[in-house]
Amino acid sequence: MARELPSSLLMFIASRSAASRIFEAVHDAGFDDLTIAQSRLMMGIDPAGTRLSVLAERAQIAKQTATALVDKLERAGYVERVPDPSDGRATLVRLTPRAEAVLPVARAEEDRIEAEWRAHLGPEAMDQLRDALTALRDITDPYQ
Amino acid sequence: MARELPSSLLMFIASRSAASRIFEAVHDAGFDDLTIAQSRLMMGIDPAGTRLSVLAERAQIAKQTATALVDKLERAGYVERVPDPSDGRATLVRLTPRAEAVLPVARAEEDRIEAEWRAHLGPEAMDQLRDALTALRDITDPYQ
DNA sequence: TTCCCATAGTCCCATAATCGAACTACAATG
DNA sequence: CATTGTAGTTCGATTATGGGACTATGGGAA
Repeated sequence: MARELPSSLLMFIASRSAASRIFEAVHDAGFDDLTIAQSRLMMGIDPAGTRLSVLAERAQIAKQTATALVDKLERAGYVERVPDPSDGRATLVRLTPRAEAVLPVARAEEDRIEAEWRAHLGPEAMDQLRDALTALRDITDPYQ
Repeated sequence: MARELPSSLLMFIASRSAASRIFEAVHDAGFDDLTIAQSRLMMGIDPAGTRLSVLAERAQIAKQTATALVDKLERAGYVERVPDPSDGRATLVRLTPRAEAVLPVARAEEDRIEAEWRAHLGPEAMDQLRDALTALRDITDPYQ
């Protein structure tokens, strides 16, 4: 009698599968110098630009790690650093057009995955799944 | 009007939260030389022992990575390598008593998390969540 | 003002995880 | 017994990660 897998592990399996697919789609679209960690960090950047420390907090990584990732993203042309006019110590990290070009590719694959899951589970179950996951965020997302 | 977060990202958030808590519980119980990657690999070991290549496949990592992780686990006393009697090339990786001692700690924290989620969502929604996640495994788990 | 302390970001350094490529030992097949 | 395949390891490189210490700027209190 096998112990059932914890829900969190089931989530890990599904989310890793999705992340791999999105990564591959982005890679195949010619953005082959992006890594998953870099992409995750980029996803936290607001249109108007976001401070590095906020980015680190959102991705739940240390500031030094965020610095290293932004360094690589900047060298590869996906982001730029601009001084924050409201605080001389801070820098805003902003997406470049190259990064903007990645977004539709990633979103298209996300949508494809979401549609496949919906087809497999049925619309009601998929809606319930989304609702439950969104509600869980209240108690699992330290950032908000 | 913000774009809704993809289901896979919501799963990532929740599963990372759970992994961190389990890691912390195990750490606080005195097993402070275990890492998350090592723990994940260990979870794939059958009671009778499992071949390294099977372990790698289950964890979806390369054989060399599994070798490195097993090296560390072995040095820390969590696993042992024994020759596979049915194949002279193969080695079986087996849990030691030290590793067996970790399991109840990890499971207790898993159960605690599961209970909190159930309390937050309500029993029916939690059951539906588990069912949906289990069904998704059909199309997201390449191993099984 | 001036001084003290907090904050933003960086640098240095060590470690973990990861994998491509090449290798050794054993197995299986004819 | 020769060939071909598989299990595991070693080597070398890259990425991600964080602890600790540092610089520069901001902000509040005396």
